[in-house]
Amino acid sequence: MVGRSTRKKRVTLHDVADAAGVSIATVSYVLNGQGSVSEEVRREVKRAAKKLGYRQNRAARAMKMGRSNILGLVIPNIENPFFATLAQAVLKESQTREYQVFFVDTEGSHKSEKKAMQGLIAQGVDGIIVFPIDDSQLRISGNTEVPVVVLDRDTPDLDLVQAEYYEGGRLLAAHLQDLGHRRIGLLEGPRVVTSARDRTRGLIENLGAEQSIVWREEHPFALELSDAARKMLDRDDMTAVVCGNDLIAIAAISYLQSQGRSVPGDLSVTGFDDISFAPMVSPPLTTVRMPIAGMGKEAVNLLIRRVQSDEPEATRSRLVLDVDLIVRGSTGKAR
Amino acid sequence: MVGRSTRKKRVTLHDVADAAGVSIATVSYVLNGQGSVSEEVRREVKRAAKKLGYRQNRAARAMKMGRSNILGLVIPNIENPFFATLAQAVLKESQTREYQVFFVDTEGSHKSEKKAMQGLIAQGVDGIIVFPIDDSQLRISGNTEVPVVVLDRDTPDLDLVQAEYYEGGRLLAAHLQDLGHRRIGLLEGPRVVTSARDRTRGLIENLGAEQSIVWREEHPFALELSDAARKMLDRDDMTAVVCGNDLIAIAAISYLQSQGRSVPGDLSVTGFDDISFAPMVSPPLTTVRMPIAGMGKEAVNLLIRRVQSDEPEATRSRLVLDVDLIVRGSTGKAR
DNA sequence: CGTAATAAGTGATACGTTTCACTAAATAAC
DNA sequence: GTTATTTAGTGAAACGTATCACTTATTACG
Repeated sequence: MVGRSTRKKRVTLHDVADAAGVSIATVSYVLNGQGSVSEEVRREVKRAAKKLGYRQNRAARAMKMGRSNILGLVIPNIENPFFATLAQAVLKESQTREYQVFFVDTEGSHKSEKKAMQGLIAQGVDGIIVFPIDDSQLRISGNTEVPVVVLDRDTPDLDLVQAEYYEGGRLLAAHLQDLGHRRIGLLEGPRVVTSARDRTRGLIENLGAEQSIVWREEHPFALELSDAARKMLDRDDMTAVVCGNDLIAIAAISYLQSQGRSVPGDLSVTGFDDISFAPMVSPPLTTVRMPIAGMGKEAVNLLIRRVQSDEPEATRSRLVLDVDLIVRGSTGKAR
Repeated sequence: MVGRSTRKKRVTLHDVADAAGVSIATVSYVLNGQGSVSEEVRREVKRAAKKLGYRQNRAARAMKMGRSNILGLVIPNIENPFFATLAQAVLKESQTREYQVFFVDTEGSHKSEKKAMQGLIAQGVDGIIVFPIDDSQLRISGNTEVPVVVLDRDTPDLDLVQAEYYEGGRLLAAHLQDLGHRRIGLLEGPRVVTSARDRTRGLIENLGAEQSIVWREEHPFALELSDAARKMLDRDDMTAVVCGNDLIAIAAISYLQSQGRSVPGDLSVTGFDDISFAPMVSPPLTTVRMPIAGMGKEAVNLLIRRVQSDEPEATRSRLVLDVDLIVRGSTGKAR
C-alpha cells in the first residue's frame, strides 16, 4: 500500500523448485512448455511460480541462449513525424512478436549513426532495423555480425523495405497536368538519398509535353527553409511547387502565405509522405501517402525471420510497397 | 568485403586471456580499469583484446552484476511531437550516461500502459521513466520493484519532473489582457490530467476583472477536433481561444480558417508546449514554451541517481522547471 | 513372463562475467 | 636479517537459466 519500493530479492527457478518440491529442471520445462511432465506437477509448479511472483531473469536466459530477443532501431530524427509513425509501427509489431527494441536517434549525424550500429551490436541485439540518413555509409553496415534490414535507402546486399517512390512522382506529375499546371518549381530532397532521387525522376520523366520544371532546388528534409529556397519561392514564373516531402511543403506554404501569396489560389503545393500533420495544416496538404506503418511492420517481420532462421546465406529480400495520391486543398487549377 | 554476415563465434574473456598469456581475471580487471596490474601487462591485454575484436557480453555481465544498464521509457504517443522531442532528449542523455533504453508507446491505452510497466520490470530494466496518460492509474506503479520517475503528472510518492503549468496559464492571461481580450473561449485539455488542470487554473485565477471565460470545452490532446469543439468555435461571442496544447490550437486554427475566419484578425488563438511545428503553421503559434528537452534530461539524471544509490528510502525528488511565453502571429489586438 | 519402449523427472554442466580470497614476489620498515 | 606491507596476478565461486544425458517407474508388446 505504501508506495516505497520493496527491494526484495529476485525469485529464481531454484526458489520455485523448492516450493513445488521438484527440481529446477522440471520447473524450467514447465515454464517453457517443454519436456515431459505430468499435468499434476505442471499445475503445482505454475501455482508455486505465481505465488512466489517468479519472473524470468532475461539476462541469464539471454546468456544461456545466446540470443537477447532485442532488436535495434536506428533512425535519423524522431522529431520528424514520418519517423515517429514508423517507430510506432516497429515498436508495436516488435511488442506483439515478443521482442524489445533499443531505440537510437542519430539526430542526422553520420558519425553517430555508425556508432549506433556498432553500439547496438556490442549490446548484443539480435538484429537491427536502420533507416539510414543517406546512401553514403551503407557499405559499412555490410558485413556485420547481426542481420540488418534497411529501410528506404538502396543497398547492395542487405534486406530492404521501401516504397514506390518513382510511382509517387508519376502520380504527382499526372495530378498537376490534370489541373493545368505547366510551369513547375521543384524543391527536391537531398540528391544523396535514393528515395528522393526516385521521386524526382518519377515526376520529371512523366511530365506532359507542355509541362516543364522552371527551377529546381535541393533542400534538406526539414521544417526550416533555406535562404536559397526562399529565393526560389519568391519567383513568379511557376504555378505549382513540388516539394520533396511534407515537411518542406509545410514550410514552403507557411513562407508563401507570409509573403502574401495564396495557396492554392496563386500557387499549388504538393508534399510527399502524408505525415499526420498533412491534413491539419491550412490548406490541407495534397501529398503522396507512404505506407509508413506497413514499412515498419514488414521490416520487423523480415528481420525476425532472418534472426530466427540460422541460414545466413538465404537470398536477400527486397520489399516494395505501394503508394497513393491523396488530393487535398493545397492544389487547385492553374491560374 | 562481400556483405554476407560472418557468423563467427563470439570472442570471450577466455580467448583474450589465452592470447595475452594471463588469467581471465586479469583481463577483466584490465578491461574494467580496476585491480592492480602492471602497465606492461595492461598494454598487452588491450592489444590482444583489440586484435581479437573482443566485445563484452552484456547479458553475462548483466546477470553477474544484477543490473542491466537498461532504462524503460513509457509514453502515450510518439506521434505527438511533444513526446518525440521528449523521447529524443531522454535517449540522448541515456546514451551519454551509457544506458540503453527500452521504448514503449502505449498509444493512449491504460491497459497497455500498465502492461508496459510490468513488462519492462519483467525484462529487468534498472528503472523506468513514465509519462502517464493521465492521473488515474498512478497508484499502481507505486510499490514497484524498480525506481520510477514520473513526468508531468502528479503522484503521491514517486520522483517527479514537471513544469510551471500554473505560471504558464498566468502568462497567457496577462498576454491576452495586454491585447485587450475580454471574452475568452477555453478549449482545455482533459481534466483528468493534473497539468491540464493547472494550466486552466493559472489562466482563470489570473484573469483581469473585466475578462471572462465565455465558454469552456474539454478536449483530448489530439489533432482531430471534436464536434463539440467545432460547435464552440462557431460561436461569435469570444475574441480569443485558449487551447490546452499546441495540437488543439493547430486544429482549431485550421478549422477556423476553413470557416472563413481570420486568425488573428477575427480571433486570437494560443497553444501550450511550443512543439517544433508551432512556429511553422500559419499563422505561427503564440504559445507557452515547455522545457521539454530539459524535462527528459533531468528525468534521466534523477532516475540514474536513484538506480545507482542503493538506499531506496532516499526522500523523493520533485523537480519543477520554468516556462516562457512565446509570442508569435496567432494572437493580436482584440477587434 | 521377459523385454522393449515410453513417460516423468533429476543432476550436472555450461553460458561469460565479476570479484573475493588467496599466493608469490618484491619492497619497505625496524 | 627478520618481519610487515605493498604489488601483481590467479583460481574458483557464483549469477540464473536451458538442456543433455541419465535414472527410475510405468506401460506396451510378443
